[in-house]
Amino acid sequence: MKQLNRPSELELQVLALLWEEGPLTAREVSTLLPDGKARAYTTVLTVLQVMEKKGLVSHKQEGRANRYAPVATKRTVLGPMLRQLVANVFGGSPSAAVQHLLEETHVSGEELKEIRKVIAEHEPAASKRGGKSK
Amino acid sequence: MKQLNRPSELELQVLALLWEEGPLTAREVSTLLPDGKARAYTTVLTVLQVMEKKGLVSHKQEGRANRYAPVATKRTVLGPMLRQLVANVFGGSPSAAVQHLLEETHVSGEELKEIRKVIAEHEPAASKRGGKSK
DNA sequence: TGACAGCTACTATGGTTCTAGTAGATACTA
DNA sequence: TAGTATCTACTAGAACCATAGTAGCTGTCA
Repeated sequence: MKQLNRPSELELQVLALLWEEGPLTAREVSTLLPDGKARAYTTVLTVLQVMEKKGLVSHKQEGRANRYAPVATKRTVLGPMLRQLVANVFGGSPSAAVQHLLEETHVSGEELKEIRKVIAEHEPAASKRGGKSK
Repeated sequence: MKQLNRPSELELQVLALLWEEGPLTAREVSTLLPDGKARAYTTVLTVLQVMEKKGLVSHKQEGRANRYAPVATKRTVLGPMLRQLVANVFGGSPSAAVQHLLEETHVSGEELKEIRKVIAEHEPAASKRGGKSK
């Protein structure tokens, strides 16, 4: 019973969608998937059913359709995933990850501002230990 | 001839290792893999051979061993990967990615400093558009 | 009430990934 | 030179993933 198998690429997309949008039907998921790839409706449905078996989502019947809600939280899914990414690809250095992120994705001025804010908010927690802060 | 298939998890680990350490033999790779999983030597060797077929690495004979060097660059591999991650998982928002990164990985004070530096260095390019800078 | 549309469940398939075993070549060593 | 260790090449198989077809159920509407 391995419940910590991290989701596949497509499953991750679906989860992200559900986190963002709340519970969705298979139809809705299939139209909203962000990668724009054409997929048969049944493909998406199958993925959702597999995800349910894995405990990643659950469904409630609603009319004649099933509405799927995320069970796994962002934290439990993204946490291990990001840690693994940083450890295995960026040599354990989050700053290296951020650096590549900035270099490789298009970051608007607005986004940059947001990032600085995020860091500022994170600051106290981390500087507690060092104490030298600033 | 799809040359832009992004490497699998394990392949990515190997690449990251080669980027970091320079050309390595199969034996070296098998001992240095960061995830600490026990693998038979032949497993690693097979992966390297597959990667060579994909054009991700190349080898030169050295004594009786083969020494593998990365062919794919960080940029060509990590770029698409990170962009896809941000687009599909973080709703296209790099700042959301950074936020989770900070929350989910252990970031030392030193690392945080480094991150701020990285952002500062990135600033001019992005703020050119906005102009407000600072 | 009969046709149709939309949905689910079930099943199947091809490709990829990870794993490792076996056989054979090669170099070192006693 | 005979034995041992180490390496490569080749082969194989289990698990997983993405994809989608088919069959059957259930409402809706003319």
